[in-house]
Amino acid sequence: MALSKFGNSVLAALKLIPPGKVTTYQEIAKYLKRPKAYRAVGNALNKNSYVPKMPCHRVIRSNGQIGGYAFGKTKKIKLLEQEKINIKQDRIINFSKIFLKLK
DNA sequence: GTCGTGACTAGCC
DNA sequence: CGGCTAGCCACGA
Repeated sequence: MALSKFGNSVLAALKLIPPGKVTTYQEIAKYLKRPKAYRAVGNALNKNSYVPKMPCHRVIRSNGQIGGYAFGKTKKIKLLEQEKINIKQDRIINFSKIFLKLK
């Protein structure tokens, strides 16, 4: 399925995130030269939520919360914990430590 | 071309 | 700390 140019860029940013690290919608938006398009970023991911080819579960909110996930935030939390990321009540514990700053 | 929607964010109370 | 509001962007109908 073909993605929009914007969506493709979002996936590209996603691939830059190594295991055990996470980033925020805002960082991706900035990386795409559109710091205020964080909404569009989430929108793009939601519409392309298929398969682990894109680690969308490594993208969280700027306040450290999980945010959402097409397969359910519970699933997202499980995947994150699998990456050694500690989560408590939909919130990342060591958020600042695993946060990956793009560009 | 316009409207509604959403995995968001920052500000204010 | 928690809840509400307004602003922002891309996409589909």
